[in-house]
Amino acid sequence: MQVVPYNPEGYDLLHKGMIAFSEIQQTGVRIDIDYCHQAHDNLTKEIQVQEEKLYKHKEIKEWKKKYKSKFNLKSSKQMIDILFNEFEYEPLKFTDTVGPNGERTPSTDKEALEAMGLPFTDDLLRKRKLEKLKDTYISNIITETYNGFVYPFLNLHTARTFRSSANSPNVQNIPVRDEESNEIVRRAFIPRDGNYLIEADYGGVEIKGASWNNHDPTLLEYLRNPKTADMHSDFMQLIFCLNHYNSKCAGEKTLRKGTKNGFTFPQFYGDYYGNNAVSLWNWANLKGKKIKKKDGLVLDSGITVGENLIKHKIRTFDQFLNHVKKIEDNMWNKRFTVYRDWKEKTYKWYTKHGYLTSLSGVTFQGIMGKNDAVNYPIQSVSFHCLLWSAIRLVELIKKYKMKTRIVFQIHDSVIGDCPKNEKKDFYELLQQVMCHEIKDFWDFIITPLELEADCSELNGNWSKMKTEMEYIH
DNA sequence: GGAACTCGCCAC
DNA sequence: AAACGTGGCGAGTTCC
Repeated sequence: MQVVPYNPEGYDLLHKGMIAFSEIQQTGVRIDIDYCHQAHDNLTKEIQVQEEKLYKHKEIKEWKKKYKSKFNLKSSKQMIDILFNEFEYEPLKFTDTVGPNGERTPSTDKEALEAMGLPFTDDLLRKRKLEKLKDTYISNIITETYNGFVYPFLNLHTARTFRSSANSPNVQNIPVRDEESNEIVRRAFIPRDGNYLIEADYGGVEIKGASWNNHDPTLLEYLRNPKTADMHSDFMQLIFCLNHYNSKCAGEKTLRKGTKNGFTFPQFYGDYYGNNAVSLWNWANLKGKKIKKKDGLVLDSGITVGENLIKHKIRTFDQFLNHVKKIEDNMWNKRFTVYRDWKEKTYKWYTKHGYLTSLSGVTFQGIMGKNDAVNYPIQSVSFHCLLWSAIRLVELIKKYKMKTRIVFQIHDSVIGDCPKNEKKDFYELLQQVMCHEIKDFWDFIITPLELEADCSELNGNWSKMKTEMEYIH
């Protein structure tokens, strides 16, 4: 029998967390149910139109002929047969499943179909998107709505990391990045009469959680000096061979974001240069065998990314791959060596003892790979900042007899339903709890914490949020 | 007709 | 040598 340490702090946090989440669930989130029915109808009609459009393509005609009554647009199995056997298109991507003799199944996901770029695949992707919005989101929200409210479960006993999960409905995966999807689904979530919806986020808390674990001096330097140091623009300059960063140049700002999402964060999650190079190469529009001068965004200097890379003797994908490999090497073996050593040390400790603990006092058991072992403690403590804050907010809202209610949370943010006349008080409470009290409670928090509050219009909805408050302490 | 699986896709 | 962490959920497929 494996004996792991019992830590009352971790127990207490999860225990109080479950009670707070239970109260939050019983509070419920208001839903604009009339809007939902209307959106449902609109989507149904649009899907119908899209389907008719789809049936005009030769691929579908062939598909119907072959499968007759078994024809099913949603069967990836049938689609693979039609596209890659009947029409002999080249499979560009494969799923992870490998057969007993090493056979691989062609992928028909968004990325694969986008790469094919046929009129048929484009129309199909549009239909898939609309169906996702209708079936996964709007329909489910309608099913879960009772007297104008949903009561999502917020669970603390399902994730291996002691993060939370949500269901019925899952309020933690509502579209945000894609503008059209955001507007269609988030529009359904509304405040109570006379209220605002306010979403308060911890900024960059996961990378901060990493620094509290590994105490890497380079990383701490970045996080303690957000005004003067910027990790993402530094890596952007390395990747795209620049020696400056101008945040006012649209192209360079986009490159910074692309580097953050395509290199730096994946690296922190345990990814490697091979994947990074492919995603950056495609993302930056450098497709083709050789980079051309006109490729890519326009830089502050007036030339393109493509021209600049050529100047630095990067013309082919292989050269770019090697370049990204060098930056990875530089990242871990020059810049973040203490972080690198912490990863090794943590995994070794796990292989010896069979478990790990987080700064917040929970214990991870079970089979873990190296990436798991170094990610769990980071993910965990980052979410636990939000958890601690949510517990405290619920407690203080009660104590101060406020009318504001916490209605759900999404890993690093809490969503409040706040009366007009309590907005100022609520912002102050958020600052007090999320940036001050928590630092007094947990002395392992050795970087500033950043808080951003986005607010809806009065009697507005979740799709139109404006940043109203930013606070660092 | 349900369980267990795969695939696809949304969030952090 | 190998190579991205955590979830929920809809739909299809296969098996029992």
